[in-house]
Amino acid sequence: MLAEMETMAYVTDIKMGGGRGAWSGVTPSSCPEVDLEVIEEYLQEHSLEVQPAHTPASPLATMGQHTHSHLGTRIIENSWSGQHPYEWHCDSHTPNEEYKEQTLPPAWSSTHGNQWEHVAYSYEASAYIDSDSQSSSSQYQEYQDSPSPSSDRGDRKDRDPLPLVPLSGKRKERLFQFLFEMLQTPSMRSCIWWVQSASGTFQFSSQNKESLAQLWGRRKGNRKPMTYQKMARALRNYSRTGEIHKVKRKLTYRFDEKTLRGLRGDSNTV
DNA sequence: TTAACGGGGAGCTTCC
DNA sequence: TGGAAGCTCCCCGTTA
Repeated sequence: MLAEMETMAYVTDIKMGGGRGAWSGVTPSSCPEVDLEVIEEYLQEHSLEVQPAHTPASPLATMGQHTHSHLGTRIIENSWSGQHPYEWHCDSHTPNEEYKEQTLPPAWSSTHGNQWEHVAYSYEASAYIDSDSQSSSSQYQEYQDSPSPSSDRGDRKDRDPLPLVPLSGKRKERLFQFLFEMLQTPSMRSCIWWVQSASGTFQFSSQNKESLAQLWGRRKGNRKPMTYQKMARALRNYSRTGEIHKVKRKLTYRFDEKTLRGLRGDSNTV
């Protein structure tokens, strides 16, 4: 385990290092290309390791067991319906120290079977992500009309019962779930980042979007390598279903409010 | 000129 | 086993 942590620390290091330091004010798209092979290898390795442990009869309890803290390294075991368990390490190399301060309350919204049986990190103060992704408040004012960001963070009592996808049983991970997961992963912020997390607006890196697409394709086990073009095609399909909308800005999309709520697992605040 | 966007449509895989 | 869902893949036109 320690070796794996070191490995991931290394992964994080090679992507976040290089003297860039913190993300403050730096557009992640200007980052060098990430080595997704390393990440993918790590994910696959760890997938084999942890897989049997994930039959979350009691998701909350399970989450409690899978969130560790070790020498300043937080390990979050993640799982998509038990299909893709792995760990994300947010260690001291995390570009934004705020990550280390975040508590990750178990967020499960299992109103409909296993549909949302994954760890949806509920960032109470989700706006913190804005500050590290880039100064969205000043740079992305055009998004201020996005559906009431505060409603997501502040008063969650009026939340919907998550009518998102009333599915039962295990389903394959969906693209928007994958993207959300990547958005919560500090080491992926050279590929994708929040423009305004409160409203669910995110952006792909023009340099690394293909890498992210490849990662998605590999996770799905596609025969041919996934490309951003094809991934964007799938994203456009979400416009019809209303899960993700295109924003009139290059490489920028926005989660639907309900989708975002589901992903963030509002149920933990009931 | 190029990158990104948008959409039609056939096909594939998985789930119900 | 058939239908639906959710992409995947290819293609081509449009837009910035």
